Amino acid sequence: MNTLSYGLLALLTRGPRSGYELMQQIQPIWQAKHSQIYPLLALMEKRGFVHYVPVAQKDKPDKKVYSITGEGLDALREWVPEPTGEPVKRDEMLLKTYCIGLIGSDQARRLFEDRIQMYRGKLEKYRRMIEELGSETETAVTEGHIEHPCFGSYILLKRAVANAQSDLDWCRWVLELIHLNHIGSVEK
Amino acid sequence: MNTLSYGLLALLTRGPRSGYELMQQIQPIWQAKHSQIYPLLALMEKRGFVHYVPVAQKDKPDKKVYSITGEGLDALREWVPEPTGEPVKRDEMLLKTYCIGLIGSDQARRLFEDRIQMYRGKLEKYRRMIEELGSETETAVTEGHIEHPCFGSYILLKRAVANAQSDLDWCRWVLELIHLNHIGSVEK
DNA sequence: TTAGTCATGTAAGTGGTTACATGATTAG
DNA sequence: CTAATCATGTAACCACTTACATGACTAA
Repeated sequence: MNTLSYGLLALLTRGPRSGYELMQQIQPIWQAKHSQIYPLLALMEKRGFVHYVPVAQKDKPDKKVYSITGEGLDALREWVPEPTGEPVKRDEMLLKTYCIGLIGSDQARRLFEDRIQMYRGKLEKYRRMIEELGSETETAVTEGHIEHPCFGSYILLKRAVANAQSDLDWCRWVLELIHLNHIGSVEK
Repeated sequence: MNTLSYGLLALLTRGPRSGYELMQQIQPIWQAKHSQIYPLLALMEKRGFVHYVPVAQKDKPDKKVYSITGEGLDALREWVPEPTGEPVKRDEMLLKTYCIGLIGSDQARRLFEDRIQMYRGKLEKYRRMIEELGSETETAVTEGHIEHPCFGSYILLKRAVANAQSDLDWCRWVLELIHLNHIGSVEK
């Protein structure tokens, strides 16, 4: 049982889902491909943490709809309060930033402009997702209704927005510095 | 040549370093253990991107001091302007947050308080590192001197501080929500 | 005397990505 | 007619972690 397994169990606490749906819904929280998820689900089923019912579909391939079992819920409840591992972040951009002086300021500008575009796209996506949760959810959560089924989703989205915004602001600040440098070198 | 290799090359643009020093200095930018770095350095040496001189030490084990070669610098200059891969973040805390309703509010509080402590520690560390760079560096960088040897380090530290601060603020906000919930349930 | 730092390496195992494989339906 | 979505799976590979291994010096 690795971290991803607990992530899948966490999603299943909201109701039954197919492997395909789990694969899509885990993405914003934990990046994983279907090739990692399908074998894991099979393993978890063998160990009794989840079970599935095959569902035949017309016009679409058949699917397996998974649910969390009592055992699975117990395991999840035990795991959540345990000491949390340090977050792991890997971003090529940090390495490139470290040696940004190696390339011309025009190329450097492109690099950061591309990043800004990426963060803008993410921010829009998150804002759409918050809208989808509805304003009733928003007021319920900000009043402290932890038991609301969307509590987790909402506060995670808030965090994602704050992170993207802070990284975007940083990119803009670096662009300003590059601009200052360019002006300085022209004046010479 | 994977991403970590370019990270090591990036560090070596600042001057020669031993494998051990590289291992320590890459940590804030890219997490990697010595067991991954030493074989990589050997491979990069075989391919001509770096070379080393063995340095004998008294009172300490001997070491290999690596430098970047012309070939290595060329490879790095080619890599930096290339399209940048999406950042990967994996944080157990997000999964736990998603199903925070499963545990009691006292346990939930502990989880977030521990995190706040972690971020506080990180922030202090980053602030010490910025201090070490010196206030002359700070003014030089904020005036846009990209060519300054500490430019990359400084702007990366600024980003790390902003990230930690935004995550810390989020944790505090979640604690407030948990507190609101607790008060609400007591009044009932 | 125990733990920590410096310093390098290998071996085994886990976690994660890419590619291979199939196949029907739908939208541009 | 091409690409995307739905849906599941396996195989090979790469990236990363943990554990094994050694050894001298230093500070609590």
